[in-house]
Amino acid sequence: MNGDKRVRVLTAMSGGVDSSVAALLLKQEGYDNIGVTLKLFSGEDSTEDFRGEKACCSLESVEAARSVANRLHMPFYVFNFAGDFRREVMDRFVETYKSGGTPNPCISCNRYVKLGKLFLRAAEIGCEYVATGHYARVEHDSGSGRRLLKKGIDEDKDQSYFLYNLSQDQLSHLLLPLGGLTKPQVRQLAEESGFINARRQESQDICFVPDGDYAGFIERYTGASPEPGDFVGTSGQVYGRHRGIIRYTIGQRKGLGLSFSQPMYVCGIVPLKNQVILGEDNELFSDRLIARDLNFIAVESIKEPLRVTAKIRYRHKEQPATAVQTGPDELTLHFDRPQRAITRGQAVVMYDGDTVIGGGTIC
RNA sequence: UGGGCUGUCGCCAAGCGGUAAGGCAACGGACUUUGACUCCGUCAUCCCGUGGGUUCGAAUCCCGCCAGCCCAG
Repeated sequence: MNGDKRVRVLTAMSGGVDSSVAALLLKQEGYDNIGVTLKLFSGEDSTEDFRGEKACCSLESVEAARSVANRLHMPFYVFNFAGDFRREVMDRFVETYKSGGTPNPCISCNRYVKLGKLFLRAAEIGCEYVATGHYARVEHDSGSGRRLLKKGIDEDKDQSYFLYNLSQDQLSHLLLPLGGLTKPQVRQLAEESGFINARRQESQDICFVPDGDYAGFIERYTGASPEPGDFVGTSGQVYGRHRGIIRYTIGQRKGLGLSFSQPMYVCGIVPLKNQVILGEDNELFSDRLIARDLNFIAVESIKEPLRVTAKIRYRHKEQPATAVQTGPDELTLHFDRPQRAITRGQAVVMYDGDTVIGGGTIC
C-alpha cells in the first residue's frame, strides 16, 4: 500500500481493552494508524502506591498499550501531558471539592487533555483524525450540517456523557470505532487478536487516586488538612462534627460516622460556614437545576424552551425535562419529576433520543 | 442513701420463663472510566450492669450491690 496517501489517525491507547480494539479496527480499515499513550501524572502526584494496574497510565498500562501496538505493527509513542493534566484536571478537582462541589475529573480530562490537547498534538504530527475507545458515535447531520454525537449502541456502556464538551471542529476529526459495538463483542475481538489485556477488568475509580481515598489525595496534593466543622440538621440543630467538607457529596449516606434511627444523607454543603447539612432521603429531591459553562453539539443554542431528556450524573437513566436558556452561558432545567441529589460540580448532559444536544456544569 | 424509673452489640431498640428481632453505624463484596446512591453479605455462639437465688431451663421471676436519670429535699 502507498503509506503516503493513506489517512493518518492518532489513536489514544490507554492499555485497556477498549482502546486496543479501537486501534485494531482502524488498522483493519486501512488507516495509517499511530498509537499513543498519554502520560497524565507522575508517581509523586498520585497516591504513593502506583503499581496498581487500574491506573490508566501506570507502567504496566503503557507496556500493555505498546504490546498491542507492536502486534498491530503500529508506531507507538508516549506523550507526556502531565503538566496539562495537573493544571486542567487535578487543580480543578481540588478546587471544586474545596468550594463545596463534587467534580467529575473524567469530564475535565476528556475536555482539556485526552481530547483537547491531543487534537492539537495530532495536527502537529500530520494526523487528520484522533481516535479513542469511547462507546459513542459521531454522525453528520445533512439537514443542519452539524456533526452529532450519539450514544453508543451498547446502551449499558454508553460513554457519550463524558464527551459533551466536544466542538464541531473536534467532532469532524474524531473517530470512535467502538460506537457500534457491544462490550462483549469488543472483548471477543481482543481475545481473537491475542491482546494481553483482553480479560483485564473494567477501569474504575479516579485514575490518579487508585486507592480510592480521594480525600487523602487532596490532603497530600495541597499539603493541608481539611478543617473539621459541624454536621447540621435541616432545621439547624447540630448533630456532630464532620471531618472536612471535601469528604462529602450530596446524597451521601456512608461515612458520616453518626447513627440515627433512620438512614441520613448529606443534603447540602455550606463552604462559608464549613457546615454539612444532613437530612432524610426525601429531602434530596429537586425538580430544577441551573447549569453553566455550557456546550452545545446538536444545536447552536437554545432559543426556545426545549424538551429534552437529561442525566445529572453518569450511569443514571436520563429524565424528561425542559431546558430554558436563562443567561449568555446559563440554562435552567425543569425536570418533569423531581430528581435525587442534584449535585453542584457534576455535569448535566441533555439528549434527544440517542443524540447529545449539549451539556454543562451544575451550579 | 425518702420515693420512682432505667441498665440488651459503637448508637437506637425488640424481647415479659424456653434458650438474644430490627434499624443506624462499621466492615467486606457487587455495580461503575467521577464522587455518590443502590444491591448482597458479615456483625452480641460463657457473660443480656453485677453477685446470688428460684426453676429441667431465665435477658425475662426473687434478693443484694453498682451505675445513670427523675421527683422529693
